[in-house]
Amino acid sequence: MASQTVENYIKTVYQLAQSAGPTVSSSLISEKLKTTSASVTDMLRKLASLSLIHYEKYRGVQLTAEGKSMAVELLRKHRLWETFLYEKLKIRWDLVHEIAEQLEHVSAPGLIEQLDEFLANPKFDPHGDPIPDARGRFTLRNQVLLNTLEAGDKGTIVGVKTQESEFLIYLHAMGLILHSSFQVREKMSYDESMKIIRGDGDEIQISLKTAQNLFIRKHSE
Amino acid sequence: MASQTVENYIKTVYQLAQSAGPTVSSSLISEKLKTTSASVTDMLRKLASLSLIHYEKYRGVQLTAEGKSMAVELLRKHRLWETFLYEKLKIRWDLVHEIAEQLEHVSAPGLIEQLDEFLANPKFDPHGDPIPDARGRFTLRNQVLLNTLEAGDKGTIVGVKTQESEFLIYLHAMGLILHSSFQVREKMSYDESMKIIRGDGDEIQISLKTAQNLFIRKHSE
DNA sequence: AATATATTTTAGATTTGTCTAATATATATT
DNA sequence: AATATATATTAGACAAATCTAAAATATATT
Repeated sequence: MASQTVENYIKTVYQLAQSAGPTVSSSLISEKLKTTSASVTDMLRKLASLSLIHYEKYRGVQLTAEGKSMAVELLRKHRLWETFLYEKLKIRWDLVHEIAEQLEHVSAPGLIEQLDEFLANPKFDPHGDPIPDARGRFTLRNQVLLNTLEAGDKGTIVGVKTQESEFLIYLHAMGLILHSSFQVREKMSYDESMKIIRGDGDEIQISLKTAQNLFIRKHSE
Repeated sequence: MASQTVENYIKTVYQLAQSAGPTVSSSLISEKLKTTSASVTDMLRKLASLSLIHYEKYRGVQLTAEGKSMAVELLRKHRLWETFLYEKLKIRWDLVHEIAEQLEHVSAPGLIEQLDEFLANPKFDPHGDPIPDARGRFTLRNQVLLNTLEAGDKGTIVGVKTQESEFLIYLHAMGLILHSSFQVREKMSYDESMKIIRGDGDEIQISLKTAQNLFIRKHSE
């Protein structure tokens, strides 16, 4: 059984590969995990020896099929625990990520299947991220980032791109709730900020940075 | 924050102090944790430096107030998680202990209080062990071991003394369910085994070893 | 009380994951 | 293409928790 450290590296490589292309560099990993690149190199050698990654010195890494399946399994565990913490324990959505980081390493036969059943097989976690099923398959969603919408477009918030607590608290304060709808009123060409009208009719101003971190399901005409 | 290893040692010292007097020897600890006594000595020095135990070479150890409160907090977490696994996830009672051994080390402000509330503040876990409240107080129960009962005595099973999976499976197979009542029919002086009549009227034979591991609330005349 | 046995501690080594500083390789710039 | 800069790796050390084998202390037995 893989150590927590190994699991964290694999999850990190998977996530970085999602956003930054299939091959991941040491520096990206060390930045994300807040370690030195020397530590990363050491660990990459270990992960390669465990057949979890393909690794050539100075050439970056890719997950093997085995590594990928471990990563997806971890994502499943993480997101199911997040759902439990949010739905059942009523823990604030900006706090559940940190706790799930610990819970995802708990390992016992049948545990995750029972948790999944208890939660009634949720397809998305409290941040709108898809929860892979037992076979590792995700429910796809056709989503775009808010900054790609134009004036007049209508949409629904279906997810957030980052889990940073500060961002989640900000969203809540702005009344930008998961699954709520809105319309884009105006897009400022100067700084690419936007004015949007929330479901309750209030108009608010959104920075580019915020818009780039919100996943939207665009309403068809 | 204490490492998982430190937490496991503290919990072990606490449990051994319960059953074998206030001062605990190295050999008891190494036996329970399946390590060498050399490792135990090393760790005892560390625990003492953390003010969790009183330790004098060759003289055994006792928990400090701080150590005791850590142990009780761990017991609380362990037993609440066991209750969750059993009541909500429907995991077999002989399996929940092992999983709770991992879950008890998860640490986050408010988590355990929310879990407690979600479970409606249970006072006993699936094995009948009392769950300390947030202040570390246990609900007491006046219980005796089954082997102290005499022919004719009636009682209710309120707990088990050991969590060994094999024992729990055996009890289930014998129809000895937590909270079920019975009457002692006969006590064999030869090997101290007993015949008891279960609630459903069936008569079964119980060895001394089994009787010594069952906590009973004796019915008053 | 002296000796034998059992228990506990020390000394020194090992594994995992980490670090700093120095070196090697790759990428960017002229 | 040569040089400068950024990135990655190696070498050597460290902390936590563990081990084996040897030495020290405590307990039991005669």
